[in-house]
Amino acid sequence: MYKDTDCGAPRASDIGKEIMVAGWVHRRRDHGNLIFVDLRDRTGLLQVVFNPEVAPEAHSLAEGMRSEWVIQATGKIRARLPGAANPNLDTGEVELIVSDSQVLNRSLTPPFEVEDDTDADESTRMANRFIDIRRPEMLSRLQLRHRVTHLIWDHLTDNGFTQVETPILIKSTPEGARDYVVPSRVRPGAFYALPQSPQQMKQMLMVCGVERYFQIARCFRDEDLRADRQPEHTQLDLEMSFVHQGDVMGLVEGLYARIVSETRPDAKLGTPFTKLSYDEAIERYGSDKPDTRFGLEMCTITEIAAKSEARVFQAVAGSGGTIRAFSAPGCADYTRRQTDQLIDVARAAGAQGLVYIAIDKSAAAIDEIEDGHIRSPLKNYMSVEIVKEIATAADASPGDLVLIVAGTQAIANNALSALRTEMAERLELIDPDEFKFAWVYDFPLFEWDEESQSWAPAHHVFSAPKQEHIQYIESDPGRVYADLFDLTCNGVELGSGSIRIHDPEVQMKVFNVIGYPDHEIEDRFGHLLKAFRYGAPPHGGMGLGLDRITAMLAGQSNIREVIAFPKTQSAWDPLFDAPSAIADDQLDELHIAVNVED
RNA sequence: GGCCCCGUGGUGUAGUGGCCUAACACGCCUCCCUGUCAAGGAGGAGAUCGGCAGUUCGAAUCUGCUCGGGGUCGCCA
Repeated sequence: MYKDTDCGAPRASDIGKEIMVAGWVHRRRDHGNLIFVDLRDRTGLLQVVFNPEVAPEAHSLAEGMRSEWVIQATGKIRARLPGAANPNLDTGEVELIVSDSQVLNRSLTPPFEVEDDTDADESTRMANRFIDIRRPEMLSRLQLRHRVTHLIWDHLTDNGFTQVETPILIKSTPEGARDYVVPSRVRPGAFYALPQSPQQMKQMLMVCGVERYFQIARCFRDEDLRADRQPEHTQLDLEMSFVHQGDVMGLVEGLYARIVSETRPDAKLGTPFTKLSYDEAIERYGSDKPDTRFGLEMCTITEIAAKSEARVFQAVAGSGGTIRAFSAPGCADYTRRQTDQLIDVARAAGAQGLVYIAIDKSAAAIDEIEDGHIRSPLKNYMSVEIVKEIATAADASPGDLVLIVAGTQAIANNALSALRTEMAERLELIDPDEFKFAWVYDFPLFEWDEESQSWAPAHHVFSAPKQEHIQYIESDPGRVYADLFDLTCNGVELGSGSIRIHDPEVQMKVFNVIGYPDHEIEDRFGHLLKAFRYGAPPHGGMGLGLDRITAMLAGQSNIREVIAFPKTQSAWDPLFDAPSAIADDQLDELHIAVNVED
């Protein structure tokens, strides 16, 4: 070993000990004779002192040392001079007086400094990740990620799970996201696909009798990137046999509560987790992943608003749309500029516009609102009575600003949901140290796809309809709900699960509703359907994004911050320069002709 | 594919038509300095302003195209 002690370890109790440390030169302070080096390894910083009177050779070596050189130093731990302790360092009461030192490696001047508050641009950080990750903040995020996966292994092992690896080279079943594809050398013209998730394989494992499976699985999707989306992401994939919806939820809840409480003991964790049916989540929050750290709950006022003279409301109500609202407390004094900003938020979320009603705080009560208390662009088209009814429905008080969006269900909910988040931020209703988990369960099995004018699976084709709804599958698919559930936290979807269909006949009915032709069913799912005919146990499970929960635990909104080597928004790896062209003979061997215009 | 923001020494920024022979901070180099810890002092090097084309007597600055980064909508069963 090049060291017998970590840099972050020495304390006052170690004074007098002879130790050997090794690490990176974090900073060097040269006083001409005395030279101080802050030596850094993964555990922290130690002040290392080179004194020419104590060790002249080591001192002259230290004169040449520069940032990020790798050095080794031997010497004695001693107390710092009185008044010279550094309370900002864990090792600040002591220092190493060097008797012997070696340069293990030199370093170019780093492109940016290794410090937590880096001001380097993210692309610079990514292209120099070997420097970036030396920053304690980044290193601790990787360590956090490790702790999370370790807890997953422990917890699931304790609960009878078996970790099984599934193949990365699988069959392409085009649907949903675009596949990443790998050519076959041995079978000219044929391609593997990388898994978008191990979905079919884990269900197969249930038929195999594994009963409780998990995997920290890499999943690949060739779709456009976002702050919370990479082309490859890591998912905690798990599946259980002989369970109902609540069993899976209970197990995952235990795991996630443990992860949060052990990695973020400072955080406020609400247990048991909130449970909302899908319908309730939409009604109260306009979203299937509501941030439940704050209220600002919504209400539907279609019928009340339709009674007004306002043509927008009448038109929307008359065409089967919905009119919804919520009340922003204390915002009645919003200026034109502020309400315009809210209108922009609504428009960005797809709404035509936004109607607001400001109820002046001088009103004694909602019942006693008078004309002079009301400020609204549609004031001339709404009677005081209607305003009272709307305000009552929205649970508004004098001084509040009622925000109203009319449109289709989807548009009204999207816009109001965006406004709800906006208002929570403006009103500072969000506690950043709170982890407010919420289960959303009983999703609809299908959703109507306007574009293709057909029913599509709301999540995926294997989710089981609720037993009592199976009768409607063919006659009224929109009425069928499923044992399908999402885990959300602070308005972010962390994972999604369901009880799966284990009856081949029900599965075929679902395929029929979606409109898959027989040959396609056979091609894509034949292997799984075949297995199901040999005694598939009832089963269900979840897939949970590891990047997102880790980012959340690290207090980051961008998952790149918890990924060692992430890709840019154009799916480029600036560190290793992937993807890149390959040699012609490599292409030949793979029977591939590249067709690129330049 | 749409929309928005950004691109100037190694790093982060300032400069929005001539005062730019491009400024500042950090970093880097040389010298001085025995207690600093974002050490200090003195001096110095380092950028044709992402690229191309155009407008102009004159472009970091205006216009067009393009490349790259970020955010977001579409997309992500």
